[in-house]
Amino acid sequence: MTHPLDSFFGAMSDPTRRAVIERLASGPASVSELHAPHKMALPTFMRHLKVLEETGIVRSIKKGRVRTCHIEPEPLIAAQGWLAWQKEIWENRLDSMDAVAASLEQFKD
Amino acid sequence: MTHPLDSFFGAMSDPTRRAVIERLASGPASVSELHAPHKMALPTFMRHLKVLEETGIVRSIKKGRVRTCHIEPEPLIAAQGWLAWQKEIWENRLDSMDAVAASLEQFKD
DNA sequence: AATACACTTAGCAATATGGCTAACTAAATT
DNA sequence: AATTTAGTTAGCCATATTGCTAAGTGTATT
Repeated sequence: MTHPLDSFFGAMSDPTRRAVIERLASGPASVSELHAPHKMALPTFMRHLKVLEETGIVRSIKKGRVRTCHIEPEPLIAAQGWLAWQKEIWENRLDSMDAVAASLEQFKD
Repeated sequence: MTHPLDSFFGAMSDPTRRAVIERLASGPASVSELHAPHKMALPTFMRHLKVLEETGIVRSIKKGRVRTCHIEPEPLIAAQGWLAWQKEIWENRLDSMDAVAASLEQFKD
């Protein structure tokens, strides 16, 4: 997984990790707070967090014994950009197909 | 992987599969055409295609011995929607933090 | 000083993923 | 009818992923 999009999409393919992002979108939180809604063991959950950090979607600072996590929006924006790009190419093609179809209308009958 | 976004993001986390999508965005293609730029063995490549089909991002029709593949945009749009949603929540929060900061300005000194 | 809290590290097990080759089916082409 | 082409099926192997438990580290709290 060399390309940034590889790891970003990989990270977002897990529901636990998406839930963490959804939670962090509305503000920073500690590891325990993030873990609370999830049934899995803490070490398991921590590995999900680690994936998010390695991908650069989440950053964290430890103060005393509490690690506080927050979102880093750049990777998310990059992924959005890629999807938008695909959509654009694909829409342009469909539009031009419509245009061709329309230009052929004049030859009807 | 139950949620549609799980499989969508999972599918897009592989560079080969993203390349296929990029190719298909500009128009339908046969399995051989799609396979050509990739160094891997055909059966391996076919499994990538299968992942894309199972996720609903790609559909295909077989005519004679040729299978032609095309994009199904819905899953892509759904994913874009999710990302846009996250971004919106996150931006609203930052805006309101700005607002709070601004409203505190009057108490300066 | 002792205990509780908030992570953290190490290591195991099961399943998923991504690559391969070999062999097969069915549709064109010659 | 024989051969080539396009895709398919089956099965093997290595690594990655996702869950667990047990035990350890460092920081508050009592």
